[in-house]
Amino acid sequence: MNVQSQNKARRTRGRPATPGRRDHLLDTALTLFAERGFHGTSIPELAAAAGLAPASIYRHVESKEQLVNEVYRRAKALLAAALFRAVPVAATAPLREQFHHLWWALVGFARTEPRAFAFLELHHHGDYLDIESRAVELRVLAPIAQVVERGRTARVLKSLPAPALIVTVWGAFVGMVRAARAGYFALDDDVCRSVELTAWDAIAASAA
Amino acid sequence: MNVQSQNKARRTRGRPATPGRRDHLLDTALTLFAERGFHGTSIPELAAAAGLAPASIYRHVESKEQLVNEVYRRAKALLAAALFRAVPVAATAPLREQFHHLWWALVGFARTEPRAFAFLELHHHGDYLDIESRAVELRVLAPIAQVVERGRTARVLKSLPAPALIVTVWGAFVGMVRAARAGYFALDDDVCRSVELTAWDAIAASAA
Amino acid sequence: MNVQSQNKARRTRGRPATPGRRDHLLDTALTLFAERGFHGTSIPELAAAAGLAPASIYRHVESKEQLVNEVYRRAKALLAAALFRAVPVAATAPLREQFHHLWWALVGFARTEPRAFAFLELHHHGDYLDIESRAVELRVLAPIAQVVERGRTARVLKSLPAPALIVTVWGAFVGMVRAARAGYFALDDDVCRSVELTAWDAIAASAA
Amino acid sequence: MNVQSQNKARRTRGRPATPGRRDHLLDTALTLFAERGFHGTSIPELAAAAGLAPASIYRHVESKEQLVNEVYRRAKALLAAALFRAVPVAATAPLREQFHHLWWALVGFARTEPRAFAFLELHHHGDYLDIESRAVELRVLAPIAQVVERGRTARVLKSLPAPALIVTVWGAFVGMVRAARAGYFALDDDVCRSVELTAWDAIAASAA
DNA sequence: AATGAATGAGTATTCATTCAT
DNA sequence: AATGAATGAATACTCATTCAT
Repeated sequence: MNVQSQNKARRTRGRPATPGRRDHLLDTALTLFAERGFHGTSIPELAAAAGLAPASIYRHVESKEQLVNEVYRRAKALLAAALFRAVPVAATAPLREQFHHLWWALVGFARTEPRAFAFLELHHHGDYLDIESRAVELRVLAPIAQVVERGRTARVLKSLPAPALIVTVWGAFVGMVRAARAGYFALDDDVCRSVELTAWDAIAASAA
Repeated sequence: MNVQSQNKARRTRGRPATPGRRDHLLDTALTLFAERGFHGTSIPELAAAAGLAPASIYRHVESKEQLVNEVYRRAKALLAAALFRAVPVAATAPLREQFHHLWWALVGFARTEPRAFAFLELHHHGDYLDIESRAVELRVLAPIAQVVERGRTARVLKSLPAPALIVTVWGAFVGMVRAARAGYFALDDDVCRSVELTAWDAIAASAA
Repeated sequence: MNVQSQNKARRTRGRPATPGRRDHLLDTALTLFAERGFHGTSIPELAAAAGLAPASIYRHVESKEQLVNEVYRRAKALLAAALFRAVPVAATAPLREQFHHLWWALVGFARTEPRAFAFLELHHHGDYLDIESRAVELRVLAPIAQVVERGRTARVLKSLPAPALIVTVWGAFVGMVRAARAGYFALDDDVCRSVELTAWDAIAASAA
Repeated sequence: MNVQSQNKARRTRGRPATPGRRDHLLDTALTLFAERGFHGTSIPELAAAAGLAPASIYRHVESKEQLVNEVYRRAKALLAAALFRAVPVAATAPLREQFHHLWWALVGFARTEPRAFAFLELHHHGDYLDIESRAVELRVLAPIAQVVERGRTARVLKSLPAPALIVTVWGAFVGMVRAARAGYFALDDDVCRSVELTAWDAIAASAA
């Protein structure tokens, strides 16, 4: 009676389907979460934006919560990668140079992954983030912390508590990117250079 | 002291309002919105937290949207007040001193109104903010902008574009408060003083 | 006859729809709307009566308003069909005979679709009807109007304004059905025949 | 402690307040109920239309249900009055003349109390009507029934079951008023006269 | 008599998710 | 892998009503 069971033979065999479909979903989620926040983004909206049916999302992730956390980890990994990539500028290089590399690594990240940056900034809190996600938090600023620590020891930087220094640099950077995103100015080389200067002077040991 | 009872002509019609109810609601809303965001806060939750029935909320505001906007405006007003209060340190005072006052005015605000500060930071975007709310945005940083502008003219500050300077100072401050809120350190005088130093050095004209 | 089952390429994706679900919903809605009116029927009630979850209703219609309009259009179509089916009694047949057919077509409709009839009668008004629904309104009485018009030209009917004649016939019919529904009598052949007589004499040219 | 209890002395003494306030409320309710139905009319809407606070409505009626019933009874009474007023045209007068008076009594009612007429038509059902209200139903058509009965006995009217005759007359009348209200024509003397003719011929014994 | 304050119960609708193919 | 169908639980908001003056 049930006609539909006739085409049983044409069951699609385990094809990877559109590969990167999952990546696409995570990417779309990044965009929406960055723009509207976690609670402001619904699964139907997300599905529509990703070109999927709402139900299909659950083929790729187990829940909305798991989804943000995944997106979060990816974004954080991207940021970490950008930072770590800048580190190898040998611990031997002058500290100012190391700072320079770090700074522009961040700039590169903010430029190539603006959504990831916006997302991280917006979601560093959020009770939907699981323990693992929160853990990543601290590890990321490690490279900056290292440089700063080294600088303090070398008396190249102010002898203030390290957190005070880190917070200033990171704050200045975030402030710059935010302002750019808000439209106050473009995130061009000139601006980045200017703020790099202020940020360095902020932490550099005062000229004797 | 209670004005209401002194007012002889008080045409008390209907059940008298529980005094301070509306303020309490807005205050509770501030807390929840700051903690969980607009979309993460439901009316029933809010009502429960404020100690009234969900329906009663609508005696005080017309909609959830109107509510955030009201909360937003209040928070912004508080911040503006804190900043403007610091301004009168005569334009005649040394710039460093003006900066100092401004800085501690901000510190005072972040300390006495931590929720308002967190709220503003989290909600400066948000499509639920109406035009009026968004307009306030710019006006608030005006005092900072003024001091910076004056400093640049007087060659006391770096001759970089003003936005670069403002962004650094504001960013450093926000970064500091955020880090404190995240538990990295307490927002005590020492920390604030340290970051004040870095922030000033960030924008001060380099020692010749 | 069922096209769907013949269609070999039926790309059955997703869970198959419970067949006739939508029709059942519209039918249940017809009943409730006819009994209690639009505003007197709530979605939860309707859902319960139709045997589905309130949320499921929105898989079939977009809103309660769209639902009434759909129900309205269906009922109107049923009535129109009943009337048009009666028309083909050749324009050549004696007018009395045409009237007879029309009358019993209406009787048939009122008997087989009592809820549709009640609903239509009840919802002559209603701010929830959209433009399209209102448009159907007029078209329906067209067959009656035609017969009446022809009769006037042929001097078989009274030379009164057509609306006066139509209103009498239609009013008598509605009055009869209403009274039957109210329990004053059963809508049996005798009653229908009696009122058919009165209705015809009402509009027939007075015996010279 | 409670300051407000000091002005106990100025308790407004049993003043009839705005007299006719209750009438005004019932009248407003008639309008709204006639236009939008019982469930389509909310107490706040009604209060606003009547120039009262929602709470004040409960000074005059005990509940929304009691309110409709009161409105219903009033409307019914108005109709009954109109009809009974027409009866005294002595049972001695020719039946055609009695019919004529009855007809124009109805016309007068429909013209002077169009809202009451519309209301009655819309609400003769409705589960919010209590037993007493429903009871009125039958009594109202009594005058018509009497005339018809007398006419049948006198062989002036058709020898069909009385209900068939009554239903036709009443139906024609209602149909006419409805059509007028719907805008198909004005309820002027010509129209009323025309339909009076059809209605009479409908029930009059066929010319031998 | 009148009304602002307050609310429990309800309204239409959406959401995150599961089911069945 | 993908998705239409289906839903329990929620969401913002309204309503009829009572309270306290």
